[in-house]
Amino acid sequence: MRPDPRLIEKLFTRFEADKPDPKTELDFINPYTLVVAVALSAQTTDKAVNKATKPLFDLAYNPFDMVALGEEKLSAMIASIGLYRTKAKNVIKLSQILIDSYGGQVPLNRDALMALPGVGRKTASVVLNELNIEPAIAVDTHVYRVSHRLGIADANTPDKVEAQLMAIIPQKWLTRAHHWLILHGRYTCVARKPMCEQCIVADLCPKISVS
DNA sequence: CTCCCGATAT
DNA sequence: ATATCAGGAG
Repeated sequence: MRPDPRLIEKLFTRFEADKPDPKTELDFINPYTLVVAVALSAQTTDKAVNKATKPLFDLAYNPFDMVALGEEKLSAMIASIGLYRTKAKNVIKLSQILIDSYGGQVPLNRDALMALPGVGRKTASVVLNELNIEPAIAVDTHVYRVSHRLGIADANTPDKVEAQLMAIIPQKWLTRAHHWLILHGRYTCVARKPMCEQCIVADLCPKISVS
Protein backbone atom coordinates (compact mmCIF):
# COMPACT_ATOMS: atom_id res chain seq x y z
CA MET A 1 0.00 0.00 0.00
CA ARG A 2 1.65 3.20 -1.22
CA PRO A 3 -0.89 5.99 -1.01
CA ASP A 4 -0.12 9.13 -2.99
CA PRO A 5 0.40 11.91 -0.40
CA ARG A 6 -0.34 14.52 -3.08
CA LEU A 7 -3.86 13.14 -3.46
CA ILE A 8 -4.75 13.52 0.22
CA GLU A 9 -3.07 16.94 0.27
CA LYS A 10 -5.02 18.16 -2.74
CA LEU A 11 -8.38 16.71 -1.72
CA PHE A 12 -8.33 17.91 1.87
CA THR A 13 -6.85 21.33 1.08
CA ARG A 14 -9.76 21.91 -1.23
CA PHE A 15 -12.29 20.74 1.31
CA GLU A 16 -10.66 22.85 4.02
CA ALA A 17 -11.10 25.95 1.86
CA ASP A 18 -14.59 25.00 0.80
CA LYS A 19 -15.98 23.41 3.97
CA PRO A 20 -13.66 24.29 6.89
CA ASP A 21 -16.02 23.05 9.60
CA PRO A 22 -17.97 20.07 8.29
CA LYS A 23 -20.59 18.45 10.47
CA THR A 24 -22.94 15.53 10.23
CA GLU A 25 -25.97 15.86 7.99
CA LEU A 26 -28.02 13.96 10.54
CA ASP A 27 -30.31 16.20 12.58
CA PHE A 28 -29.85 16.02 16.36
CA ILE A 29 -30.32 18.27 19.37
CA ASN A 30 -28.20 16.65 22.09
CA PRO A 31 -25.83 13.69 22.57
CA TYR A 32 -28.75 11.32 23.12
CA THR A 33 -30.51 12.21 19.88
CA LEU A 34 -27.16 12.02 18.08
CA VAL A 35 -26.64 8.44 19.25
CA VAL A 36 -30.18 7.51 18.25
CA ALA A 37 -29.95 9.22 14.86
CA VAL A 38 -26.67 7.52 14.00
CA ALA A 39 -27.99 4.14 15.16
CA LEU A 40 -31.02 4.62 12.93
CA SER A 41 -28.88 5.54 9.94
CA ALA A 42 -27.52 2.05 9.26
CA GLN A 43 -28.19 1.12 5.62
CA THR A 44 -30.41 4.18 5.30
CA THR A 45 -29.83 7.65 3.86
CA ASP A 46 -29.45 10.63 6.20
CA LYS A 47 -32.41 12.31 4.52
CA ALA A 48 -34.70 9.37 5.27
CA VAL A 49 -33.52 9.33 8.89
CA ASN A 50 -34.07 13.07 9.33
CA LYS A 51 -37.57 12.82 7.93
CA ALA A 52 -38.47 10.25 10.58
CA THR A 53 -36.59 11.76 13.53
CA LYS A 54 -38.06 15.23 13.13
CA PRO A 55 -41.45 14.31 14.61
CA LEU A 56 -39.86 11.62 16.81
CA PHE A 57 -37.40 13.89 18.60
CA ASP A 58 -40.20 16.37 19.06
CA LEU A 59 -41.90 13.74 21.22
CA ALA A 60 -38.82 12.13 22.73
CA TYR A 61 -35.39 13.74 22.88
CA ASN A 62 -34.19 11.90 26.00
CA PRO A 63 -34.17 8.24 27.07
CA PHE A 64 -36.97 8.72 29.60
CA ASP A 65 -39.48 9.98 27.04
CA MET A 66 -38.30 7.34 24.54
CA VAL A 67 -38.95 4.48 26.94
CA ALA A 68 -42.29 6.05 27.82
CA LEU A 69 -43.15 6.20 24.12
CA GLY A 70 -42.53 2.47 23.86
CA GLU A 71 -41.32 0.08 21.19
CA GLU A 72 -44.64 -0.21 19.34
CA LYS A 73 -45.14 3.51 18.82
CA LEU A 74 -41.47 4.08 18.08
CA SER A 75 -41.54 1.27 15.54
CA ALA A 76 -44.51 2.87 13.79
CA MET A 77 -42.81 6.27 13.75
CA ILE A 78 -39.67 4.96 12.06
CA ALA A 79 -41.36 2.44 9.74
CA SER A 80 -40.18 4.41 6.69
CA ILE A 81 -36.60 3.53 7.63
CA GLY A 82 -34.79 0.36 6.66
CA LEU A 83 -34.35 -2.33 9.34
CA TYR A 84 -36.84 -0.43 11.50
CA ARG A 85 -37.99 -3.28 13.75
CA THR A 86 -34.49 -4.12 14.89
CA LYS A 87 -33.67 -0.45 15.31
CA ALA A 88 -36.78 0.26 17.39
CA LYS A 89 -35.93 -2.62 19.67
CA ASN A 90 -32.33 -1.43 20.04
CA VAL A 91 -33.28 2.18 20.74
CA ILE A 92 -35.64 1.20 23.53
CA LYS A 93 -33.10 -1.18 25.08
CA LEU A 94 -30.33 1.35 24.73
CA SER A 95 -32.47 4.05 26.33
CA GLN A 96 -33.30 1.82 29.27
CA ILE A 97 -29.58 1.13 29.80
CA LEU A 98 -28.83 4.85 29.77
CA ILE A 99 -31.49 5.32 32.47
CA ASP A 100 -30.38 2.34 34.57
CA SER A 101 -26.63 2.82 34.34
CA TYR A 102 -25.87 6.42 33.40
CA GLY A 103 -28.56 8.55 34.97
CA GLY A 104 -30.11 9.17 31.58
CA GLN A 105 -26.91 10.64 30.18
CA VAL A 106 -24.86 9.33 27.23
CA PRO A 107 -21.48 7.91 28.30
CA LEU A 108 -18.88 9.61 26.14
CA ASN A 109 -16.28 6.92 25.80
CA ARG A 110 -15.90 4.25 23.14
CA ASP A 111 -16.25 1.14 25.28
CA ALA A 112 -19.45 2.28 26.98
CA LEU A 113 -20.97 3.42 23.68
CA MET A 114 -20.13 0.16 21.92
CA ALA A 115 -21.69 -1.82 24.74
CA LEU A 116 -25.06 -0.30 23.85
CA PRO A 117 -27.31 -2.46 21.62
CA GLY A 118 -27.24 -1.28 18.01
CA VAL A 119 -24.09 0.74 18.58
CA GLY A 120 -20.95 -0.66 16.98
CA ARG A 121 -17.53 0.81 16.31
CA LYS A 122 -18.67 2.96 13.40
CA THR A 123 -21.57 4.55 15.29
CA ALA A 124 -19.38 5.16 18.36
CA SER A 125 -16.76 6.81 16.16
CA VAL A 126 -19.30 9.16 14.63
CA VAL A 127 -20.55 10.21 18.07
CA LEU A 128 -17.07 10.68 19.57
CA ASN A 129 -15.87 12.63 16.56
CA GLU A 130 -18.97 14.79 16.20
CA LEU A 131 -18.94 15.79 19.87
CA ASN A 132 -15.18 16.45 19.72
CA ILE A 133 -14.44 13.87 22.38
CA GLU A 134 -11.67 12.34 20.30
CA PRO A 135 -10.65 12.25 16.62
CA ALA A 136 -12.05 9.15 14.93
CA ILE A 137 -12.45 7.89 11.40
CA ALA A 138 -15.82 6.17 11.16
CA VAL A 139 -15.52 3.76 8.26
CA ASP A 140 -18.96 3.53 6.70
CA THR A 141 -19.85 2.44 3.20
CA HIS A 142 -18.74 5.78 1.72
CA VAL A 143 -15.39 5.98 3.48
CA TYR A 144 -14.65 2.36 2.63
CA ARG A 145 -15.46 2.77 -1.07
CA VAL A 146 -13.74 6.14 -1.48
CA SER A 147 -10.60 5.05 0.33
CA HIS A 148 -10.26 2.04 -1.92
CA ARG A 149 -10.90 3.94 -5.13
CA LEU A 150 -8.48 6.72 -4.23
CA GLY A 151 -5.89 4.14 -3.27
CA ILE A 152 -5.41 5.48 0.27
CA ALA A 153 -6.46 2.18 1.86
CA ASP A 154 -6.66 -1.40 0.59
CA ALA A 155 -7.62 -3.46 3.65
CA ASN A 156 -10.70 -5.65 3.39
CA THR A 157 -12.44 -4.80 6.66
CA PRO A 158 -13.66 -1.45 8.06
CA ASP A 159 -11.46 -1.80 11.14
CA LYS A 160 -8.31 -2.32 9.10
CA VAL A 161 -9.21 0.51 6.73
CA GLU A 162 -9.68 2.74 9.76
CA ALA A 163 -6.20 1.87 11.01
CA GLN A 164 -4.68 2.60 7.61
CA LEU A 165 -6.44 5.95 7.38
CA MET A 166 -5.44 6.97 10.90
CA ALA A 167 -1.84 6.27 9.97
CA ILE A 168 -1.90 8.17 6.68
CA ILE A 169 -3.99 11.26 7.35
CA PRO A 170 -2.15 14.27 8.84
CA GLN A 171 -3.13 15.05 12.45
CA LYS A 172 -4.44 18.51 11.67
CA TRP A 173 -7.11 16.94 9.42
CA LEU A 174 -8.00 13.86 11.46
CA THR A 175 -11.24 15.14 12.96
CA ARG A 176 -12.56 16.55 9.70
CA ALA A 177 -11.19 13.93 7.31
CA HIS A 178 -13.99 11.49 7.98
CA HIS A 179 -16.63 14.08 7.05
CA TRP A 180 -14.74 15.06 3.94
CA LEU A 181 -14.35 11.48 2.77
CA ILE A 182 -18.08 10.94 3.25
CA LEU A 183 -18.97 14.13 1.39
CA HIS A 184 -16.66 13.11 -1.44
CA GLY A 185 -18.31 9.70 -1.55
CA ARG A 186 -21.84 11.02 -1.26
CA TYR A 187 -21.67 13.73 -3.89
CA THR A 188 -18.77 12.96 -6.23
CA CYS A 189 -17.31 9.47 -5.86
CA VAL A 190 -20.78 7.91 -5.73
CA ALA A 191 -21.22 4.15 -5.76
CA ARG A 192 -22.97 3.44 -9.06
CA LYS A 193 -21.64 6.09 -11.40
CA PRO A 194 -18.76 8.13 -9.96
CA MET A 195 -18.63 11.69 -11.31
CA CYS A 196 -14.97 11.64 -12.23
CA GLU A 197 -15.39 14.71 -14.49
CA GLN A 198 -16.12 16.92 -11.49
CA CYS A 199 -13.60 15.22 -9.19
CA ILE A 200 -10.79 17.43 -7.91
CA VAL A 201 -8.36 14.53 -7.63
CA ALA A 202 -9.29 12.59 -10.76
CA ASP A 203 -5.80 13.19 -12.17
CA LEU A 204 -4.20 11.52 -9.15
CA CYS A 205 -6.77 8.74 -8.76
CA PRO A 206 -5.72 5.16 -9.54
CA LYS A 207 -9.41 4.61 -10.42
CA ILE A 208 -9.67 1.25 -8.76
CA SER A 209 -13.34 0.50 -8.37
CA VAL A 210 -14.62 -1.69 -5.59
CA SER A 211 -17.65 -3.93 -5.44
C1' DC B 1 -22.05 -15.70 6.71
C1' DT B 2 -26.96 -14.37 7.22
C1' DC B 3 -30.58 -11.58 8.63
C1' DC B 4 -32.76 -7.26 9.20
C1' DC B 5 -35.76 -3.82 5.44
C1' DG B 6 -38.10 0.77 3.33
C1' DA B 7 -37.09 4.55 0.08
C1' DT B 8 -34.69 6.11 -3.75
C1' DA B 9 -31.64 6.21 -7.86
C1' DT B 10 -30.28 3.96 -11.93
C1' DA C 1 -35.52 -5.05 -11.57
C1' DT C 2 -31.72 -4.15 -8.76
C1' DA C 3 -28.09 -1.72 -6.23
C1' DT C 4 -27.42 1.31 -2.57
C1' DC C 5 -28.00 3.82 1.65
C1' DA C 6 -23.49 7.18 7.86
C1' DG C 7 -24.13 -1.24 10.13
C1' DG C 8 -24.70 -4.38 13.86
C1' DA C 9 -25.65 -8.75 15.94
C1' DG C 10 -26.31 -13.80 16.11
